[in-house]
Amino acid sequence: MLSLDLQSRIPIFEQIKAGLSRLIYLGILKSDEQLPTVRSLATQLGVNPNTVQKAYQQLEAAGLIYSVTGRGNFVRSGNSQQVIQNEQIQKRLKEIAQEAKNAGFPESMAILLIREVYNG
Amino acid sequence: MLSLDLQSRIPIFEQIKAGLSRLIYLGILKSDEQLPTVRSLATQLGVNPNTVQKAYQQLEAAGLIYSVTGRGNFVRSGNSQQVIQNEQIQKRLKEIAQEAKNAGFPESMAILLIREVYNG
DNA sequence: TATTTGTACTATGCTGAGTAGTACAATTAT
DNA sequence: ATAATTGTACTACTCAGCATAGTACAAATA
Repeated sequence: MLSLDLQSRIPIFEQIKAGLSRLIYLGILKSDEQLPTVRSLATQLGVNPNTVQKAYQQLEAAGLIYSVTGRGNFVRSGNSQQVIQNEQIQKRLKEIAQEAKNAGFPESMAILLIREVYNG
Repeated sequence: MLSLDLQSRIPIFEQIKAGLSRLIYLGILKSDEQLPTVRSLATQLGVNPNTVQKAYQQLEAAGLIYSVTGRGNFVRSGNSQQVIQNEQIQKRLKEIAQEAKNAGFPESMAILLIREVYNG
């Protein structure tokens, strides 16, 4: 369901967040569909349950999922409108990223540019 | 000359690397032009000289600059060919990033996509 | 000769990430 | 009813990376 890069400098809980966000935005995880339980996903990924919970908490704070004690975590409805548009953006981002890579454009600079645009 | 974001999760020495790389790739720093000395840049940025030296070391390892003990650090020649091409890539990256931001596309996902393309 | 510069160390503190363990309320299954 | 599952909330601990502080030395320059 998800894959992690434990060598990456990106924290595990961030990778989980990004991975689940991606599945939700792509519509692979549908509205009100149940996510893996905290403990099961932790076991599956080989990480600590607290790490998974941290990701789930922040996804809930971001409005992407909702939690019910005793039942589990579920996808919040209302994200499907953006799916098509986001697919286009993903496609174009990948294209330009590939081109940049081929041109020897440094990865660190590409990421820096993204951050600059997003954060003023 | 450079600006830092001390609140960022990106290490200072990485920001220095990216900033100087950018100036070199853009041709603002020309071949064989002298960079600020380790100590002066450290003072100017308000960081420890060791931090600046770390950035310079890695820039030298990357082939972007060269160091001469007792004289200073200088821009290595041979990067000008890529300048024009990289300007185009930067421009397009900024455009698509801005579009993504406006569409509510998460910054974390944009960066993740970049990383995926670069690192398989 | 004195100063500047790059370089190389060691030591220290700090922060965030991740892990380990426990506990409890709500829900579900038996 | 009872037990098991699940989300949640803690505390404590370890670890790695980053950054700082300080010192020292060789090479180049003033």
